[in-house]
Amino acid sequence: MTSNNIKPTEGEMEILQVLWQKGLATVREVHEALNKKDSGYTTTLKLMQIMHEKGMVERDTNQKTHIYNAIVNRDKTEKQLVNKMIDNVFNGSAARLVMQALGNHSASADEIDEIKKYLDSLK
Amino acid sequence: MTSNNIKPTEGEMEILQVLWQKGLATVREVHEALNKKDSGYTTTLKLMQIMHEKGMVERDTNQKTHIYNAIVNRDKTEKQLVNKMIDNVFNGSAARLVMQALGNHSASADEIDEIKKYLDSLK
DNA sequence: ACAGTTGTACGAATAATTTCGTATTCAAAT
DNA sequence: ATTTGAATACGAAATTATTCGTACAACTGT
Repeated sequence: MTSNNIKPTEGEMEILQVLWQKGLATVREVHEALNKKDSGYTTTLKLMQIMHEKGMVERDTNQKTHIYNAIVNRDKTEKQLVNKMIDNVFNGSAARLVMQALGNHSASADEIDEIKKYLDSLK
Repeated sequence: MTSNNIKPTEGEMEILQVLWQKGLATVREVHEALNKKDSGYTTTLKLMQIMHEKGMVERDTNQKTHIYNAIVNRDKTEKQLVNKMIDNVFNGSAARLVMQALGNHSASADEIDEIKKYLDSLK
């Protein structure tokens, strides 16, 4: 186990997602991307400040309007969350998670092919 | 969207998992299955009582020692959680989730074969 | 019968997360 | 220069989740 154990809260995940997608973003941009009608701007701001304290994001404060950037690695975080779900929800079976994911969202034929190709590459 | 929106907390999920696996169980059985060294018996009890209030579990109180049973549907709950993760973390792509799940050590060769079989059955 | 053990009930403490209110700063436009 | 608007900082309230302490009821074995 590598020493680094990140556990973004749900709100933090939402923000990270926007940051991962946009690359760089201001608080307002993030807030608007989330367009939550149930919480105000300063809530998003505060969350992002906390994330900064925790070292999940960095920010450029040269301008008045700070510009944020995710530090935590997307792939690593995704893996962590998926593994946790496999443990927590699927009794350790990755296969069960996969089937649940596919049975559901009716993946397209293309997606299925892509996945098969990927499976072959794993062997 | 069906009216029913269940959102088990993390602790609740752990308990549900035991119940789904065992079918019926007492608080003590659940508590021991979880073997948490960091929290006591009454914590598990309380959680299960709350779950009962919320209608996630039912219980037979004819004996002194109550016997619990999950009411919430396993498959449905799993689907919900997976869908949420696909939306929340993988920008709507089930394939990305699947690959992230498999890219890990977690999947054995047997599991991979099983999944391939499953994929074929989807076509 | 009664001491010891095991169980439930449940209020309340603690912890974690989210939300907001308000002060203050900075910049732009009148 | 002064007002106005948009931004940050940050304490503190509100909400949610977890944990525990303790009272009391019921069963067990002697």
